[in-house]
Amino acid sequence: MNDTSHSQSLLFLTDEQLRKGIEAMYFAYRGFTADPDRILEEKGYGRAHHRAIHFIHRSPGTTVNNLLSILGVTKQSLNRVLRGLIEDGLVESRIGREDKRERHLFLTPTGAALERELSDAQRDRMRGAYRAAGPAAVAGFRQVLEAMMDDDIRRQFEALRDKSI
Amino acid sequence: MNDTSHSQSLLFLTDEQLRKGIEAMYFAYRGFTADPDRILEEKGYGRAHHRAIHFIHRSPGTTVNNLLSILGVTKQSLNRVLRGLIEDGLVESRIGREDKRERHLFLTPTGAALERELSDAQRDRMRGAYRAAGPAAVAGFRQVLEAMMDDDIRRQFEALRDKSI
DNA sequence: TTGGAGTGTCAACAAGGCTGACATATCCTA
DNA sequence: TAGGATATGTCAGCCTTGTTGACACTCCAA
Repeated sequence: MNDTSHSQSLLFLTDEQLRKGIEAMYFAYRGFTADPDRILEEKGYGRAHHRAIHFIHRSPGTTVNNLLSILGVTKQSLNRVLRGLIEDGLVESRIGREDKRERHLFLTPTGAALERELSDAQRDRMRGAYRAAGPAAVAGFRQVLEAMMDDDIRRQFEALRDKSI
Repeated sequence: MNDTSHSQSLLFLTDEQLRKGIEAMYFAYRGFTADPDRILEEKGYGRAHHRAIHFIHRSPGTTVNNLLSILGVTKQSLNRVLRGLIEDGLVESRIGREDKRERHLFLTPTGAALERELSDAQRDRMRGAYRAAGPAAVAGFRQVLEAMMDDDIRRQFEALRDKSI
């Protein structure tokens, strides 16, 4: 074992290293949301709207309850956001054909356009970071992020991921 | 070039890969804040208090203005939080000796105890993720996070980082 | 057919962002 | 030394986005 791998294996868990990771996570998340936030502000929306739009785009026809369990907020909180998006013609809510209690959610063309604008901005940032760091770093990045999630969230994440492959 | 490195170098920037990274970042951040959030809620504080406590611990004697530029919020917003922490005896504000306009902020023993409780919880989560992913993954994780920050934030982060080494 | 479970809506409240205006104390320079 | 600049604190009011409580509609099984 050479000096580098020795210190790596021993020092990457020091409190100091962990604290740096914590701060990096905090500052990086601010960068991560900065570009969409600017676009959203122009249009009078917030991050909650972004999240709803993202996951409706991700799973068209999803029900309100599905969305709730993914987003981890109360239905009242989500409902307020959805109401705005529906009133503004970005989201369409269709009563379920099989179960009329359910509402299935879809993006309208206008909603899809905003989704594209937001995800383009966020992807540009992510692409720049990925390009700067390289494929090996990205693999590590993804590993650590997955390990950081709550167990039940990770299951949801993996389910979402698998569905899309 | 074998199959693995070929697909890595070509595919790690697809929209699909980037979208997965975006979702991973979102879900991981929720995990990242979950443990401190639980502790804070018991005591009637929020994330804003956590951030203030963290950076006062990080740089004892820091001024209000320093804190403002690190946290990127308005002084009114920070002041509301600081007032609460000072009233509750977690933070002490001392008038500057050189420049009496400045207030230097310190954690009291009570404040330091809460800081420790919060950072222990957050470090445990981070340590678990680091251990699960391994040193090489952690290096990549840090690289991508740094590349994701806004430029001016990255400068601040590097300044903070260097000061502590 | 009725009662409980599931789904969605409305109302009201709190935390924590924001802006704007202004007071105070202090520092520094012309 | 007078006056502008700087650092901080505070009041008022707004917005987003969380929360809980109450309630209506729909479905299904006893």
